[in-house]
Amino acid sequence: MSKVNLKTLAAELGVSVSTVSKALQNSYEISEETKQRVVTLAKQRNFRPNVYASSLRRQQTRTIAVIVPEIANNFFAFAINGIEEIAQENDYHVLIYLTHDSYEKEVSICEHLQSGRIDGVLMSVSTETNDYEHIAKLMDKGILLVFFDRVRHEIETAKVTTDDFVSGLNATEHLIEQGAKRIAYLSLSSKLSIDNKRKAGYMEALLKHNIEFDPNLVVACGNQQHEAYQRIKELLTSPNRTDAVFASVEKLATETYMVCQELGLKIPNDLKVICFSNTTIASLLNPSLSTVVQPAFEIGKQAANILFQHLERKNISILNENIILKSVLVARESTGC
Amino acid sequence: MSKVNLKTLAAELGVSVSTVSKALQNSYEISEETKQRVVTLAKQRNFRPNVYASSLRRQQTRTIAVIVPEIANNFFAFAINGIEEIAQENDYHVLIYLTHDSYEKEVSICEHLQSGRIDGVLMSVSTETNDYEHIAKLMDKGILLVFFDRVRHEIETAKVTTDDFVSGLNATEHLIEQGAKRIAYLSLSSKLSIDNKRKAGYMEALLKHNIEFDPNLVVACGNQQHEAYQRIKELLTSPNRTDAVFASVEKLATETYMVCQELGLKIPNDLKVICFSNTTIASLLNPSLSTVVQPAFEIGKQAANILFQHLERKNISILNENIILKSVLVARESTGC
DNA sequence: CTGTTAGCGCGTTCAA
DNA sequence: TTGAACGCGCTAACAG
Repeated sequence: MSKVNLKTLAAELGVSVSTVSKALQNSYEISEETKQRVVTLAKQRNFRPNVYASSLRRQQTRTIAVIVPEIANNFFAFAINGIEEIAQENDYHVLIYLTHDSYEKEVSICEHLQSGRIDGVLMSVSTETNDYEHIAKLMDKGILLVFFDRVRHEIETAKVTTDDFVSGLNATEHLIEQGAKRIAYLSLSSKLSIDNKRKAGYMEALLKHNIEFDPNLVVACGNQQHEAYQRIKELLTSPNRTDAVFASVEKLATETYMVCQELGLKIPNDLKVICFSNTTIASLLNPSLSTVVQPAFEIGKQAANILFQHLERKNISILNENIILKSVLVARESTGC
Repeated sequence: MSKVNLKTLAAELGVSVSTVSKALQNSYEISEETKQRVVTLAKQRNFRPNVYASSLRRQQTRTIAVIVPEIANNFFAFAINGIEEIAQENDYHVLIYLTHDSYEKEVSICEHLQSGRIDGVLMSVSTETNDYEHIAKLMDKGILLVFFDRVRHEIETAKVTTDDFVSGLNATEHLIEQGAKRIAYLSLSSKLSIDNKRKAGYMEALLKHNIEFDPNLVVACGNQQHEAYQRIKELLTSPNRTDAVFASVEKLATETYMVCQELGLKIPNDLKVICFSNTTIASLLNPSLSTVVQPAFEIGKQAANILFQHLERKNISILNENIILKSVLVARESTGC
């Protein structure tokens, strides 16, 4: 554990520090012979250049930060997976920060990141976040930023998201293709923008396939669990019963599943079900349940790619990409991811 | 985006660089008045000391690395959650690296980490990893290491794991408490050490409650899905039927669930089921399924705590803790975490 | 081809 | 109470 650096190597070899440095970078200025000697000794001493020293000198860290609300959530876990993969390919390092949806934490993290630790940030904002001065400050320091999933449109930079409208359309068409005629839409809250977009997709699909829209089939399930259960039960016991259900979030699919158990309905024979989900586990556990999964892995990869691309040629760094990906339909055999 | 550092601040205030540095560290050597002036300007200019420069100087990075096989897996996601939380509390930064269970990647990552980037590592080894020279090299460089979950016993350092034996015992007792008399154990592979430990716990529970052990109730399910399904079906259709099932891994619980569907058996009325799982989602989706969940969050926190504790007082750094945590039983109402 | 020199930005002596 | 000077370890411009 005796310390080894350019200086000690140079001393041991009887050459100058800069010769060692250049040799290790395989500079054309150095003779093959000395290169050999240097490289051999370096390997023997298990030498690695100190990255902090070289970062300081080169003014770039090859490190990025990922800021997400949480990680114990399949979506962000997969996104990070994608980010890390691209980072390794590009020889970048990834710092991870969780906000737990707290505005204070988000601010505090951004403060910390102004210390020259990183070259860029990939960020999914906390739902609590209303103002964005902390983000502006980051960018002021010349740190590149790419938003993914939960973005702030007020900030002009690259964004990678998914298309809830198209996803809602696809999900509904999937049910239609399986022969469904009376498709219900289980809504969580008409205040939620994603919910509305998904519903719009649902309605578009009905229109496209000449199925009359029946407002009674849109069920507002509210926030309380018992309420959702009740509403769904009412839906499934009403005289002119529905033959398929599109749950706007996974929780509502679970409730549907439980109602079916009580009523003795079999999925998918008696009722087809599809739901949005940020995990592929739902459909794995319950093979009869189709799910629409956000392409989290892909989102992470794309976001990271944009960032690294700009980092490598810093001059052209007007990040104005706005990528909207499609969700993926997962049925029984799919492996997801 | 004009650059701001000690030098520019000093110039603007008409004092020396070292005065600014000391003032910002609230040194007793500096008069209150100058401190005021310095701090005010620093805030105004939104100054943060460059961490790479100060790390270089102070010879510590306040950064750790977390190396895990994957992240799109609830266990590691929760563990990282715990680690990140403790890191934030201690004002440390967390770099994340995924091996995807590849030995080469693990080695390559460890190589990278010898460059003075970090003070310590939290690691869950890849299953492919057989030799551990790369890990030894890391430690040679004075980097502290704590293993969690997937450890290498050959290496003498702190380890945080869960107790599969006790967990298996608890799971079985849970079934017994619910009135089960003939409990089957679904085994994945008798070569798997965790499987064997869980089975040992199962047998211990039977012994403890004076239930005779019936070897016919231990079902080797093999690796192929169809095989598992078949074996479970045989089990559940045999004349002297079992009234409860302990699945050693989640996949086998899913298969059991499907067999029940085919046979028209209701869980938990006709059959009680408990399984090991690294996610709480299983039990959420299927409320009738009890699960034994590794306390991933807690494991992460404990591992991080040990590491930081040693990092703060580097002299006493003989990491010889060996913490074995218990798994947690999750029934319907529990929220997990 | 090799060495000398000058920083990157900061913290820490030691003098003044 | 302040400032000048040095060095953490490395890279890069410039001499030789």
